[in-house]
Amino acid sequence: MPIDHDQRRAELADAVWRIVLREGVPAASVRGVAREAGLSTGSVRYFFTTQDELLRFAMREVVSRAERRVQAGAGWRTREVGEGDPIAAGVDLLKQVLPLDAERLTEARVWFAFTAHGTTDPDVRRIRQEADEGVKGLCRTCVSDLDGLGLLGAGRDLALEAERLWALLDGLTLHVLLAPEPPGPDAVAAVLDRHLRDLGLNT
Amino acid sequence: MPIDHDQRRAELADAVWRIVLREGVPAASVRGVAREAGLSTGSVRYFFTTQDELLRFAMREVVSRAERRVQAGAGWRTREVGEGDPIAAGVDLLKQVLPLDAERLTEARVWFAFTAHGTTDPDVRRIRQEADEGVKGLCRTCVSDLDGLGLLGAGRDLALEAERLWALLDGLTLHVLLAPEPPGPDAVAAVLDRHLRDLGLNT
DNA sequence: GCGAAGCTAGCACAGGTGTGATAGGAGTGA
DNA sequence: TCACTCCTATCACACCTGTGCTAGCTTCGC
Repeated sequence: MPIDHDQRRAELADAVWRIVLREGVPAASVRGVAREAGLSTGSVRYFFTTQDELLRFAMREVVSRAERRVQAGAGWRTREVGEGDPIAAGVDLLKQVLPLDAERLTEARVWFAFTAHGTTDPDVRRIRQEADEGVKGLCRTCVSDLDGLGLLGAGRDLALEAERLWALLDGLTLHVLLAPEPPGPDAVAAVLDRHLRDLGLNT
Repeated sequence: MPIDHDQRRAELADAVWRIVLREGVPAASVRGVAREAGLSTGSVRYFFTTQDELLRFAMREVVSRAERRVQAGAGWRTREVGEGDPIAAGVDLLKQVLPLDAERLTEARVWFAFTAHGTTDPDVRRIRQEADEGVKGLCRTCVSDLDGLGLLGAGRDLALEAERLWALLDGLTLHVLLAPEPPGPDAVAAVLDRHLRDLGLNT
């Protein structure tokens, strides 16, 4: 009975993640990943011919997971936005892309490690930029949704506010990841809440 | 005639930077740095016994440079704040820690590369956290200065606003570093200006 | 039973790595 | 001239790396 290739590749990506989290990207050698997955290098290389292929797949998996989660969250948003407090709904939506639980924290750590390691690798760079576009788009729709609901203060520049919100989100992500005393979910929510409410003030 | 050790160490740190910018941290091997500096590995290791020592020194140099610049900027701030537009003065101050010219862009790139690469190295982690504390402190004094000048809106939480400003700053840094179309100095200044002015609005 | 496909393990090669150790050269002071 | 310090270059060692290659092992269809 042939093995499920997709599943095996996912398992290997998982092994890559574990190593990256524990020892950083440079430690994710073919041999290391094989050891982590309990296989031989030959087996690993049956599913990933080259190391770059393996690492790129592992990075892509991070982005895919996040995208799937945001997709689900976006569907939930369009339902809620008409009903309850739109600010709270916006905060909840934005929190989807922040590393506020163990799963997303892991993803963000791996993503960050790859991001910095891939500064020189154009392929990894492209994957990251695709993910960035997603977050940026989220900020844009968030701002324009608020505008559509009449919750944007007079005299505000939508593009500038989207850019500002985007920067705030990425900064919060960074702090959750790296700060010695990272802000918890409540603190992050408070900052987002303050920010979205500020957007309603007239300039 | 004995050589100036400090200068030679600075030259080697420079070589490390060039390699890190060009090919990433993993390429900064002892042999690579020696080649870049036009020396032999033996010479390099006369000034840095071990590779970790070399890399840590190079990382520390980034932080030192940034600190020196902010110190100078802080002195300039206290003069200006009483005179012209305090918002503009605040924007100028905050811009000091953003990579808006070639020199600071280089520093930020190197800093970022080390940061991510050093996720697992506690020593590099500590150096980075020291630098973070500096930026955080800058945000705090900036917010409390505005408060002292009566430029903070009613009902604002100083700690939360400092945290928010800090996240915004780091997010902007990230975008200048990594975005496919990074925001220029004017765009960054516009965002900061908008943000500081928002702080003056009543909640 | 018999092939064949799918998968695994392992070897081999040519490189690169950090670092210990040592020899040589250049300049200085006695 | 001698000795001495400072600096440089080089070799050696053990280890790790990516990857090409091949032999063997299961497990299937016939």
